[in-house]
Amino acid sequence: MAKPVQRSYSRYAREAARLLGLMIRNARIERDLTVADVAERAGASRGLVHRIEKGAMGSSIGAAFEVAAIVGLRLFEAEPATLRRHLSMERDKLNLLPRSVRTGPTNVKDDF
Amino acid sequence: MAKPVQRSYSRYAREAARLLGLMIRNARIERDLTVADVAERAGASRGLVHRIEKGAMGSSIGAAFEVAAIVGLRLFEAEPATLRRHLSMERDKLNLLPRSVRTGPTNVKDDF
DNA sequence: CCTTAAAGATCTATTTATGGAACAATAGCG
DNA sequence: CGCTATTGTTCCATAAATAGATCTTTAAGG
Repeated sequence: MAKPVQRSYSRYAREAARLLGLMIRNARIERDLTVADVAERAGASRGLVHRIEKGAMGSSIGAAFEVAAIVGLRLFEAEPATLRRHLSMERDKLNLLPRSVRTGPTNVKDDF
Repeated sequence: MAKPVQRSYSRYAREAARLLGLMIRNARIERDLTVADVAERAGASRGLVHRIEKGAMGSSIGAAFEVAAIVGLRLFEAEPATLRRHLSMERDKLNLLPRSVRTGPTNVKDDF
């Protein structure tokens, strides 16, 4: 049922993948790790690590991010603060509406 | 031949994927796009876009980055300068060796 | 309340990525 | 130059992701 996927990627997406691969590779070499080392620690094959470093679009987010973590690469400045900020953006949307909660009476007085 | 993969992911890798999903979702909502909109423009299914926003480790780099591009999210501060810098790190390793080999001017190929 | 749209979830057929092995190519070193 | 380790490539069997359809659940307005 699945139709042949054969995606077409934007230039930007391809460059982002390529850059991620380069950053991983550079970080790996700086730490003096071999592809085989990283593959083993990531529970992945040499081939997969190699493809990730080449910026292959098909490799999985999980594998790529795990490899990045192993070579010590920090993505997205993903500090707790950043994560919190993005999570709170979702909450804010809800908090804008006083939500006269589920079963509660309809005492919505949001006139201001 | 392929053995059951069942990866275990580090906390960091999971958070990075989750954060990427959150950033995509927030960017999409800010642009007033529906999941279906994004899916169509990415040549992907609704389900896939949904999983990417949830931070699923299995989705492909290509799909995730394409979706990110569509919602206007800029990853890795992937400015030309950054890409050039990382590419040059590779070149540096070569530049340590004797030059004079390659005929012609050393035109840095950074057309992207 | 009713209607509609969007999000979210679940299932199956099919496509795709992955592991593993083998091998070639390249780099590093004596 | 040989020798060795690492990288890079190819093939295939299989595990996994994806599309597409359907359905449920929220969310937003009238």
